[in-house]
Amino acid sequence: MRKMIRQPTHPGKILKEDYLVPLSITIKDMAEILGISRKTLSKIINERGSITPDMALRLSRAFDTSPSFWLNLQKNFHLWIAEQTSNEWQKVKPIPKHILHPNSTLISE
Amino acid sequence: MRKMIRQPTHPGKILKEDYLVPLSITIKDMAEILGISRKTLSKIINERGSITPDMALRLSRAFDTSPSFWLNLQKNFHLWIAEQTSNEWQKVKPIPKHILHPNSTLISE
DNA sequence: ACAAAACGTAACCCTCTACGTTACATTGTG
DNA sequence: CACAATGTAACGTAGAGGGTTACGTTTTGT
Repeated sequence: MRKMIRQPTHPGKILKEDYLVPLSITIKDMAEILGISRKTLSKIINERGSITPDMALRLSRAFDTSPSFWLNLQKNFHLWIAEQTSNEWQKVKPIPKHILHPNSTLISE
Repeated sequence: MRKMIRQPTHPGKILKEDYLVPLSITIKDMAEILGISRKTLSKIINERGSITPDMALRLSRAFDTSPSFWLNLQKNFHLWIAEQTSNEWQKVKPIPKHILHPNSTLISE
């Protein structure tokens, strides 16, 4: 698992560029297909909203993809944000490896 | 991507059974290591709380794992809950495949 | 060019989740 | 038995997600 250097692509951008645009589906129509408000979809498309599990299920049905495809995009995005936003997590002291892996290569006793 | 038949293992159970118990670390001590309240960790352990991106980063530092390991467990759990909880997403009509994949194997015209 | 449709956004409201603190009863253990 | 660790409930705060309404701008079709 490589560390992410730059901001991962937002799910909304994928949705827009790889699905809506190529298929010539408007945001309004897509919102109707998904059974959500135009507002909610607009937020996602413009990267001010996020993919919830429920939304991932809706997208997976509409586009014949897996729900995880969408949730992974969102997960990576959220993770990147958390890395940048807070510093508290960096204060967590790693548990010493010899405690995590007692008798790895050495023979004890 | 296989469909999940039964409830995925909750991240809290993994944390408890695969880390805390084997390492003999108490919830109280672990909460201190992570820099969070005992309350919050207790909720996670007892499957009444969830792994947020920030929490995943803390766990990844403590145990030398990837943040995604924890977030994936949570993602699968949330997804399963969403599948069971609501039915609305099932009402989304799949976009016809011939629209999704215009000229796949057939020649148009 | 002009009217209609599609968009982006802001303001509000409601609901739910994450976290912390405080408090209390229960369980485990030296 | 006394103390530490736990599980939980009750509160309060903050923030996210989703809906509705409303308004101004941009696109698009005729």
